[in-house]
Amino acid sequence: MPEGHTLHRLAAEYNARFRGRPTHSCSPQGRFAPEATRIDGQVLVNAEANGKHLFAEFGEHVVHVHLGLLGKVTFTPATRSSAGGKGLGSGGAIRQPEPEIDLVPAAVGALRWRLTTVDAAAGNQMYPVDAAADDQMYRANTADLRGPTACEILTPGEVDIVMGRLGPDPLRLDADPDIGWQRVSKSRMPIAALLMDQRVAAGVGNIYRAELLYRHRLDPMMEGRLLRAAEWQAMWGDLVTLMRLGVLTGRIDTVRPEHEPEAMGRQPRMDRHGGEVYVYRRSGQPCLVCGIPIRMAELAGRNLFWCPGCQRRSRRRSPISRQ
DNA sequence: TGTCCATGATCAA
DNA sequence: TGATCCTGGACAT
Repeated sequence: MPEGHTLHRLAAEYNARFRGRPTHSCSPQGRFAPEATRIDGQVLVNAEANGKHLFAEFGEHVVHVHLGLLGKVTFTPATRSSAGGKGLGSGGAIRQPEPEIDLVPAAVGALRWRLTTVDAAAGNQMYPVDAAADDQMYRANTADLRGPTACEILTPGEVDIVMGRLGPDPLRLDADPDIGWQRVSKSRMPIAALLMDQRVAAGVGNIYRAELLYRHRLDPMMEGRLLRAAEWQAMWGDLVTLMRLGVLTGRIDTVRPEHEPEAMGRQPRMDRHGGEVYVYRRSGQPCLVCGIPIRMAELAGRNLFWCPGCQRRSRRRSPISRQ
């Protein structure tokens, strides 16, 4: 799942559920245990994303998370009344609840970092409840992180180093696309390889890369230096639009309105990642537009998908791939 | 039950 | 460029 839009959604989720509140940190798996202890009980000041990186600030300590290919965060909200048994938890006859125990799901699997907060909601301004109710309300939030490439505590200086390695992020207002262009316009590498370089456009991954090239009818193997400035500007604007949509919906949809199932009278094509796309993971299937089979090839260790019919815009192909 | 694969990135050679 | 790390779902046996 993790391209940039996923991380920006995660930052928003962490903020919505934890920001400004004391939290409990632990590492049931153990691999983050010493660090989790250091931030246990601290207030989440803010969470933000840059590219595929998430930074969660707890005072002096910043938790840096990179999901890699496999990482995942699961959020579990729970609400329970000590007398009513709402939401998760056993409820019923329990008059003096142990919210930490049954509002939080069991720690299953390789759980690197668990962040929780459990509040008695009565008197908590963030969760006003009916003052007439004589039973106590408890609200819990749990965020479970599994399988990240990185989960570590950084100092503010170390955060700057990580941030400094990243190019402009289309999802950030402070992004300067010209920084990416400087790198692209000087490179002989195929544009498809450049788009995966986080110094060119932070947050772009294999799906956005393939789909962006398709939408701009670009031969993936064209050298970056042969791209025109106006083309880069158009691609950047498109990335901003597509990735913002991804943040809103939580999936990657790249098919233009005129090629959507209703417009073309075709069946929706929902695969594992849930979005409607032109080429990603569609090798061998006919292109939605020209009907030519989508192709797949390995480029720098990753699968690249493209339509040889539609993606002909090329001034010259990179010698790396001329076959 | 075992094998393969994946929206990523780093390191050594 | 290849090896490696991380986890879980799909698929084969």
